[in-house]
Amino acid sequence: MKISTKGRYGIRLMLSLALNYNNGHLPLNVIAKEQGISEKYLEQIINPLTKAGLTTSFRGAQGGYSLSKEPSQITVGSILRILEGSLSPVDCLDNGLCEKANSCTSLSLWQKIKEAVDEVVDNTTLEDLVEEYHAKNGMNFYI
Amino acid sequence: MKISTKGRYGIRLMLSLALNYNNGHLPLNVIAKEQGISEKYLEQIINPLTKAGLTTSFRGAQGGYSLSKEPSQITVGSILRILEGSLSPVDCLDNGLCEKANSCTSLSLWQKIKEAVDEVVDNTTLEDLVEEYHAKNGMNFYI
DNA sequence: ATGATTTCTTATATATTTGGTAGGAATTAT
DNA sequence: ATAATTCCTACCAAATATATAAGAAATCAT
Repeated sequence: MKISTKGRYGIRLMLSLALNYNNGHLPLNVIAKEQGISEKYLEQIINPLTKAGLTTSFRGAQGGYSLSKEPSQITVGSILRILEGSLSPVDCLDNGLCEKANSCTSLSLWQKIKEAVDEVVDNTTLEDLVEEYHAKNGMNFYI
Repeated sequence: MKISTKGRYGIRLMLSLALNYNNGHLPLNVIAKEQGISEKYLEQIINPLTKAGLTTSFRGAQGGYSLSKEPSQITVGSILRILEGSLSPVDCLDNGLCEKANSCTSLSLWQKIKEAVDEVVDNTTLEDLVEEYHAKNGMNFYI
């Protein structure tokens, strides 16, 4: 039941872009240095986010990445599902229920866990994290 | 964010013991056969549950296992935490917060996820699963 | 044009975790 | 005694997690 580094780094990465939302785009090496994560690893993480349309990339010199929507329009859930796969605790909730579903006793338990997690991640946006960031770190510039 | 087979099999195993709660103890080979799980693997799963005091073992011929408390007194959370380790999505919530905790923006997100999961698993008991079992499978004997 | 910068693509490497299997010792009922 | 059962320890293969790396493609600044 752990979130992997991809999910965790991905959230931090997206928070960086959210904090920078009004300043154009940001290259990965800046974020990598600031967060102490390998730039190459960050590339792998942001790639699927770009493909999914959450971020926009600008290639070449002076390129970088930016959010493709307002922070308030990007939920933590959409980020985590791209990076972690489904957040449900068992596969059967995703792959369509198995043939024993109507007699399966634990099914509703897994379903409740899934709903509880979904409720949190689908109702937390990057804007919420930005507010949290400022509450904890003051209004200072990010970078 | 997946529950492993140990957690899933463990829940099913404990449900079997709960369904059998008024009939004394049950040997693993019976449960293994019924659920199509290797008896040797079930041994590894029930062992920590016994050490944690959730189940009682009876060695030797005609031995077996039984719940050591009423099904209503055993939560799904207590079972899963023994078999899966902590259910929190990140390690820092268990190992004591790290030195960056007071500036960490994602911390409260992880905490909310943890609380949401805890809320479900700590308020679901084996008795609830027994009721669910009977609702789905009728009042027929279990074994 | 050229060089510097940056993303994009693909391949590779290592460590850890998962999901078991297996052998035999210890214990107990019959 | 014997059979049944838990208990303990070791082992193993496959998958997953966590990266590192090389170089191609694109773009900007000069």
